[in-house]
Amino acid sequence: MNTDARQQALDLLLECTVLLEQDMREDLAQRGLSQSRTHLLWALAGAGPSPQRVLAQALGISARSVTALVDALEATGFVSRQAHPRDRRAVLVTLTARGEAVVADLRTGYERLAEQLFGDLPAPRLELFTTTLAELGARLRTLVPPAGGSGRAEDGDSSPGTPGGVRLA
Amino acid sequence: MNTDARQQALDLLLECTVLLEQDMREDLAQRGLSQSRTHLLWALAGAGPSPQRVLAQALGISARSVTALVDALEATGFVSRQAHPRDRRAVLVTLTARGEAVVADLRTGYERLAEQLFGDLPAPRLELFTTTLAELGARLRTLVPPAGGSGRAEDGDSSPGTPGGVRLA
DNA sequence: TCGCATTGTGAGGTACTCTCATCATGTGGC
DNA sequence: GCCACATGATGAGAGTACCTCACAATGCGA
Repeated sequence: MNTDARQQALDLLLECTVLLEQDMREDLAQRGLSQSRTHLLWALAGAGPSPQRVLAQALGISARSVTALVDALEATGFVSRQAHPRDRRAVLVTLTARGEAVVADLRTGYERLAEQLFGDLPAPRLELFTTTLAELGARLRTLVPPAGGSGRAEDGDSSPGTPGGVRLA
Repeated sequence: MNTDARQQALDLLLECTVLLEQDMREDLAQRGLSQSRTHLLWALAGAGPSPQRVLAQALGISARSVTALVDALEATGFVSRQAHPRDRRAVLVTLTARGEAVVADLRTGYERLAEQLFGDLPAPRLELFTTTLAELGARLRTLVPPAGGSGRAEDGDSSPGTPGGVRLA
């Protein structure tokens, strides 16, 4: 039956979702990072030094939560708080050398993962798969309409296909 | 370039992951449920009244966490604790009428989602998509090897394609 | 200059997860 | 039959990630 085929597709999609999430979580844990902190790091790498307010909007979380994340990342040496040159209320969160290094590491890890997952998939199949995923994304976006500021905010889309431009947790 | 195509595929997959997770989270929130609690409910619906230990293994979390989840679900009337007939140490967690009702609701919601997502996808494309997802799942499973008891445990696979047989959070 | 808006943070709360310790109970070996 | 060890659930304590509300310092427009 068709209905069963659709459910199976959704089942598999969810399963991949879970496995992907699990894989990334474990990978990050080895670097002493969580998903939320990594997401902040990633946004920072894309946008450059930013006030916390901007990060909050980029990550789709409250300003207060950003304060907590930055506290943690500062304590573990991944970012530092710097004075904003023009606005004395604001703080510029900046990647430290260690922060930059870990982001670079994550990027290569991400590339390797894409390679491992899709490496030996024939090009036409990969393309069709991508197309289907894009359609699914579009449909899902209509189901979750009030996206707020989650879009991509000021990720800057500097580097092509910003890996962490996405919220996992 | 091929590498870029693969990264794009992974990007899209992650995006779907996030949107899916978001959609489900909101849906559940309207019913007063979280993902973890729902997962427990779902496992319970599949396996029938179970001791907490079994649920812990099925959900891949600690026994202590199950205690907390059951506390919450009991307080909100979705499950009840019953004496185990043979083992006086154990407790049988059981779905209440309300619990059964919400699970049935979730099931239809899940079916509707599959319909919305894949409804007008031509059968061959759906099939290819499914195949690719299955391969991806297999590859991911090799990347996350020490799966422990997370596989599917005693989900019972009674009902075909158990929706929540999967961990989202 | 006065008042409103904005930035970050303190305080307090919820949820989910973990480990370690504890208590009651089950079970196998002698 | 009894004792040691295993097992089921939970108390205590901790970490992470969110939230809202309140507030002080600062920016800024009228």
